[in-house]
Amino acid sequence: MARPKSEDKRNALLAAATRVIVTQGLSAPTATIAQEAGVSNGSLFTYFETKADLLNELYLELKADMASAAMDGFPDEASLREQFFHTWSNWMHWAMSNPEKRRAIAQLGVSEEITEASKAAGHKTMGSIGKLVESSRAKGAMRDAPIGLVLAIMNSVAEATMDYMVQDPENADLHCKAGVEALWRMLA
Amino acid sequence: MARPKSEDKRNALLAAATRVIVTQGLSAPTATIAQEAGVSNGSLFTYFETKADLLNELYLELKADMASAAMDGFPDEASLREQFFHTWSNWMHWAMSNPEKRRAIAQLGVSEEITEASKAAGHKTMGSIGKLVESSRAKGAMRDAPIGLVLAIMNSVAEATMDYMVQDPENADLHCKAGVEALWRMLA
Amino acid sequence: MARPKSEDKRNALLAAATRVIVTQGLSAPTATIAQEAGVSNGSLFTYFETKADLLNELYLELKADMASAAMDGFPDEASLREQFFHTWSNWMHWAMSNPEKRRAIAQLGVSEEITEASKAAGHKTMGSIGKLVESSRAKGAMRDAPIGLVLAIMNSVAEATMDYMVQDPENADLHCKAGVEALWRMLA
Amino acid sequence: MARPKSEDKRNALLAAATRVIVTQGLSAPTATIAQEAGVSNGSLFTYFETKADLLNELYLELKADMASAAMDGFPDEASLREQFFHTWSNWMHWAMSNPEKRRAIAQLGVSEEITEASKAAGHKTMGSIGKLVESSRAKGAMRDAPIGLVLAIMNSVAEATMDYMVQDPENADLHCKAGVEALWRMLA
DNA sequence: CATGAATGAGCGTTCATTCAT
DNA sequence: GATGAATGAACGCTCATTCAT
Repeated sequence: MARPKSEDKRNALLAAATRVIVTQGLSAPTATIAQEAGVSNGSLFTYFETKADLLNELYLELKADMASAAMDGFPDEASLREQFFHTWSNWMHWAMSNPEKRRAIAQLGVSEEITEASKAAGHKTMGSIGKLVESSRAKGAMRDAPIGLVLAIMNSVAEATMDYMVQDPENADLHCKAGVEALWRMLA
Repeated sequence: MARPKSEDKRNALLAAATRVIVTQGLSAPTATIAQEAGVSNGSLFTYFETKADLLNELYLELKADMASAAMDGFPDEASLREQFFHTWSNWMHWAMSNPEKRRAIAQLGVSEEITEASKAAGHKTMGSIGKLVESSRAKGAMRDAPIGLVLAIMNSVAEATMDYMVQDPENADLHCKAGVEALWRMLA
Repeated sequence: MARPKSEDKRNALLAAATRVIVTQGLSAPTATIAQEAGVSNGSLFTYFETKADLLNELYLELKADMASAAMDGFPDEASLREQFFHTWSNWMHWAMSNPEKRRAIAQLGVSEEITEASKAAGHKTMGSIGKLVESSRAKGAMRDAPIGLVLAIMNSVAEATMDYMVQDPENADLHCKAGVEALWRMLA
Repeated sequence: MARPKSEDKRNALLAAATRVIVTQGLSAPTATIAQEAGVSNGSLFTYFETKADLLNELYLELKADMASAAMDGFPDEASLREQFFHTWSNWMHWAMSNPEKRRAIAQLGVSEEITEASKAAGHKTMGSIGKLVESSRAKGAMRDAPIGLVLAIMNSVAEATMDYMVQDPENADLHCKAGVEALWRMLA
């Protein structure tokens, strides 16, 4: 049954794309990505039909990675506040440990190549966090604001915090805490 | 800064670029921008040395436009809160009235073409708002957070709010208010 | 000529090539032909060393098919005119019944991929028809023209007639007759 | 008003395409055609939007060239037979003198790239010849055959004759005469 | 022998930039 | 200065052929 498609190669391509996008932007040649993955340029297209497909799948993969990191070790029994802080901390920690993935997500998130469908799917992966926010604000000041706005704000505060943590890693923990606290003040 | 003959043409090119970027993205051909401006493609390069220059200058122009709109009619004598809310309202209003400019800024803001120098200069145009934030948080919860983080958060909350206002214009005023209030709660 | 195992597969590939060439032209990918034949793309190359080989062999096969159809039920005892008309009728009938084969031959006949050797061999398969023509013109107006020219004209009149029969199948019989008669007038 | 598009360059491209097609076939790279024309590959596309356009325009140009050559010095006052033979002779002579153009037409005529519209337009350029045929057969044996069939036969006899003249140029005149006479016998 | 993934040369087209007019 | 043709590097993608399974 011939050589089966190699999951390894697929992953290598995705990882290579992440790296290359960070250094060269989304306009990086597919040939460069393939080379970085140690694969012929033609092979890239046996794993992803088009460059846009590669980008969309990468986006999803990264989002999923981020979301699963955020939910890691979720303390089911803890207080809402603790759950919230725990998740946030995971999230920020993932961003610090995976600067390339984060930068790649940032680029992909604003790219015209990423379809609405992908964006919607990407949001879904953050679903558990959404629920957490939902509960957190239930009795707070933003209880009547549209949930979409609340989530968008949360997301943007997270982004800002990450940026700041990356820029000034010495005090990353402080910034991380400042971020959540600001958010918590806003919500709860 | 040697200004080539026709300021009009320069402006036409900048305006055309804004429109074209919104519909076609940053990869839009310079020829398309020139055409949209009613100018020959060759002429574009007498006004801007390279495409990247055009983009950078547009970014600055738009940032300045936004900042000046935000500070319009600033109530020097009012309370800090009123000043803050006034400025915010101006800002959001500008975004609603100039959706193309805003989208163009958003795209430019994440582009690899925009130099760090331009980004820095862009932040400077927001200086007056920065001072306002500085004062607002002086006695608040974020009094000890680095000002950069505070500004980044402000900015990102603004972005999220704008997005939401544009998405749901019926309730734009509500969202606008929800946005500032959330911010104010974080800061003050 | 080492025949690979499955004559069936070889035939399936040839038939598939015929169909695919008609719809997609000679530049159709070998992968498409293989797929149409229900065979893996790799296998195509165990039956035909190169794409050009496949094309050349197909050309020969189709020519042979056509020639044998033309000579079907040849009336050995009839008059020359009757033999000629009979063969012509067979030929035209084959073309009507096998439009894909005919179109494929037409494409192959002008392709640069078909070698001179193949073309020569193809002409040979039409040998019996050649003899018929030879006899028919023996005492006619074209008795002194080079046989090659005569055959070429016959062939081209046949092509034209077929085209016309296919285009206007209602009156196919009329056109068929008009074709031979013109030819007979020319030759005999 | 900048450099105007150069008719010379356009012609050079068309001529180059003719030459290149003859030696390399229709799949010849546009880059080769451009190079042969002494022009950058990019420039080819300022004269012809796509390769298919180039091919279609070339087809038309060649057809027109051929038709005008055929009608050259048309003897208005002569007998129908003389007119017919004169035109035929012109036609054959053009083919002999322009072997590349003829081969290129032959290739283009069977290419899938040439649109039906182009083919129709190509037939129109042969209009005057059509009328001549129409008159010639008016009282002849093919008076009741569809004109389309008659023209197709004429065309195919012409092709066959040309091929033969080119193959055996020593006796070109003989073959030329044999061709018309055969045709005349069919028609008149 | 069958399969289909791997390979990489090759192609049509685009586009920022230059330069003749 | 304005124009738009000229340039040629660059890119995404295809496909005949090879080869590991």
